[in-house]
Amino acid sequence: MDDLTEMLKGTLEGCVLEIIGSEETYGYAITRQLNELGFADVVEGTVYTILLRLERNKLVQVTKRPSGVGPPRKFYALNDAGREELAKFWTKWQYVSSRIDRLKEGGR
Amino acid sequence: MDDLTEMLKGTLEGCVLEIIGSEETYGYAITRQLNELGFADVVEGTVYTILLRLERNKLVQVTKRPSGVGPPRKFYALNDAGREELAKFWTKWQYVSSRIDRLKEGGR
DNA sequence: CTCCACTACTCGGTGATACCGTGTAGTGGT
DNA sequence: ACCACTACACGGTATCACCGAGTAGTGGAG
Repeated sequence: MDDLTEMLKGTLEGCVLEIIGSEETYGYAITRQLNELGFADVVEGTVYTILLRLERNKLVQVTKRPSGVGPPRKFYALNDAGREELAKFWTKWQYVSSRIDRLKEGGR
Repeated sequence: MDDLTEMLKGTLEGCVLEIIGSEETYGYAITRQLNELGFADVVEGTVYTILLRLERNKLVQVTKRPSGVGPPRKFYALNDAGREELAKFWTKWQYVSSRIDRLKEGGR
């Protein structure tokens, strides 16, 4: 699959929110999960910029913990504002994707 | 529905391609179609920038015709490269949207 | 006849986002 | 001693949708 970056704009952050929401986790692991999910070209730098943004926007709670196999990890969990943002994301996604699918099916 | 602009990045251009592909049409009418389709906040300036980009990237054939009710219209039709680009867009859309839906359903 | 509404396109500048490359650091294997 | 893997940070870039203001053409209300 060729370049998906433009299409992921505005959705990748929501995907990261969803991953964090289902389990407290950290940047390196989130990158691996996204890769396995099919977003093969998403790279660490991208995920970290999203995580720093989430932190700056106070949507997550951060806990630093030692790792044992490398440098300490920054674990992220959603707070109330984060859960609200995640819900809004899925609402928007539902809205947009249904309308694009309708356009695709020639429903006009 | 609140602001969808970030989520439309990378997809709005594809939507415009689809609309042009199904019928030779012009910017002002495309804007109206998008609005009726549910993308209520998409505004003329945005559509015109997309159309100029499509023209610059040689994905469309342009024909100017008088209108009778206003200034002349620039009608757009897909050429071969445009049809190819449209097909690629739908392939990407299928790929990305299916994976995001899977993430949403907790399929991980 | 003048003003306004609607139609129709252009263009320079802005903000948000994902990406790229590089750097820093900790652990463990060869 | 070197390399691989893990783990995070950060400055700069490209792309995209949006904003705002401007330019024009037609027709209707006052």
